[in-house]
Amino acid sequence: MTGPPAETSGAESGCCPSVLNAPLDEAQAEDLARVFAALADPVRLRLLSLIADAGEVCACELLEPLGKAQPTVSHHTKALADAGLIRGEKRGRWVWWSILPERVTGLGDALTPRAAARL
Amino acid sequence: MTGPPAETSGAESGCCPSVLNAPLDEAQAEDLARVFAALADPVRLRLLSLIADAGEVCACELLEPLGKAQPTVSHHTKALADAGLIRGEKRGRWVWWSILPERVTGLGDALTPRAAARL
DNA sequence: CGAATGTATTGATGATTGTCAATGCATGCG
DNA sequence: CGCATGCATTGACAATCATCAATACATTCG
Repeated sequence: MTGPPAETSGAESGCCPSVLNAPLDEAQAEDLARVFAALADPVRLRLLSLIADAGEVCACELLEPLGKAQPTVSHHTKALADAGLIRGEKRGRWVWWSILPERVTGLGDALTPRAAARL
Repeated sequence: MTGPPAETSGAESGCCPSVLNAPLDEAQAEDLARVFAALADPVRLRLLSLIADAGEVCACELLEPLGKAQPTVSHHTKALADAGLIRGEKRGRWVWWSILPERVTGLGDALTPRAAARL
């Protein structure tokens, strides 16, 4: 599926919950934790940075720099896609991965104190 | 120990490795992943936000809002402290926890594209 | 159609982790 | 000094996860 997220998991009930301003409720915390968990793996971080660096990468070009087997890389791309951080577009036989920058930087905002000034 | 990090684990070889600019090497990725892993748990995120909100909190005040047993909370504070995100100061019988804001916002910078303009 | 190829899914396995009860350690109080 | 209290550590257990081999699915090409 490489599921086009479409999620916005339902915790968007405010925009960007910031960790630093007000206590998070359990739902917000679980949502945020899910996304941070997607970044809590060195392979996925390198995967993300490779995609960001290239702008768009065919999955086949990721195996070698990561040094992992194909199912492993597929597993990680799925994890990042489920977190809404990347998306894959199937073109012919290949899947091209690209970053969803708003989601990534939005995560960064959750770690920024001024995130309360929400706009 | 609540180990005063002092780490800067050796990957500070540049300042703030950004996920979005250049491909991370394995060491940087592992370092970053370690910190993100500290945030990849809803209890720890709420813990962090509780501490940030209060400025400084006695550990004894964290048990109830988190709804977790004391060893569990201690486990999580240690995880956050090991990641360099909070620090604990023992005063008398109590430990007062506070945020290390530079580390937290520094993490946010790793998710911001303009982090390359490192000057 | 059939073979080849790129990617996803399944299943299995070893490692890590969140949780709590029990216990240990330190500090303050009577 | 001895007891109470706040926090950390240990040990155990269930759950989750990263990894890969095997396999399935889909698309292109001949």
